[in-house]
Amino acid sequence: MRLTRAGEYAVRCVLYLCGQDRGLIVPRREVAQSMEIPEQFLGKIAQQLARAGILEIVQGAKGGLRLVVAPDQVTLLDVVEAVIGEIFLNDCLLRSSSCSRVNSCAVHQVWLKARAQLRETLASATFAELLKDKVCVDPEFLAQQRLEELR
Amino acid sequence: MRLTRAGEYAVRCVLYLCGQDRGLIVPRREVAQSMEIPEQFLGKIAQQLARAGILEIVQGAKGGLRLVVAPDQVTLLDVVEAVIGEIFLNDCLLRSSSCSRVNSCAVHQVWLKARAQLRETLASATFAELLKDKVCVDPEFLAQQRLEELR
DNA sequence: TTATATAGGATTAAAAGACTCCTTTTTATC
DNA sequence: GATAAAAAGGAGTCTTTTAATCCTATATAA
Repeated sequence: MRLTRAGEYAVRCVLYLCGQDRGLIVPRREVAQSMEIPEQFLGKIAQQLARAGILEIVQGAKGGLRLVVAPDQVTLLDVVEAVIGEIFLNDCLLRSSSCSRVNSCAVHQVWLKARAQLRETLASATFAELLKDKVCVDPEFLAQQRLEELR
Repeated sequence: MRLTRAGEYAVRCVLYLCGQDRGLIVPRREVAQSMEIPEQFLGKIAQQLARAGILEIVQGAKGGLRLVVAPDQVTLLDVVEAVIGEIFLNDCLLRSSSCSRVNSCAVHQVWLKARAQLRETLASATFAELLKDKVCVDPEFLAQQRLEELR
């Protein structure tokens, strides 16, 4: 498992939506610009998050993205797996055909354990918790960061 | 982090060497054939394992691979990181430049924890322990497996 | 000296990742 | 109903990584 750009962007997107008023439709462009996500790419990512039931996409004028789950009900695992698929650390566990060894092999047990631990850690991090640390989404802070980058 | 083929092969290679008599030089071809690793590719992988001080490569006739560490002193983490580099779950932690957010961000904390846990789990799995489960390296078992594949 | 082995640089093919483009469709508002 | 704003979604592109392989050079036991 490796957090791709898409996964990282998905986390940023949900983080931003969680920081807005509940049920508010936020234009895709706003999310993209605030969180430094390529806008078109966000379109694709949002679709995956929508399919996973995390947010809703509103089409047409005044459209945008709207969170449909409560911040304390979405976890990092939900968001990450929505875009990169179920987490596996190696092919062996995903496709047993890639390895002729039986699944009871001791090495597999270690990977199995590592994978379970990783997923558990991500599952225990809800966005409500993450948001307590304002630094990730605070508009002023983000604006400041962008200014600094221009120098 | 994602266990690549090279990483998987490295584990198989060390597993095999650990199953042989201590200090024995094993021809590369033998390791490759027994553990189903493309031989040339194993050459490259062995070089990385040698650089990491896990095994030694003996050149010339009667050359081959020789384990230089005791099976209870090598861990899955050692072998895996020898070929795929230090484990990181995301770019953010590896190159802070890929993310303008400060490292104290709550999301980073979660990834940091997940990464530490993963490395710890892999570090606690020594090859001596893994070898107790003979099924991974037992020559008869492996031969049996290969026969079954031909059908 | 010869046969057996690995070294190591170059190269390649396939897959994954990271996006962008562009035409169509949807929808609020005038 | 027309218009403009906004997302849908399929296709396409460029880059990087992965997974090897080839081939010439070098090392070494017998």
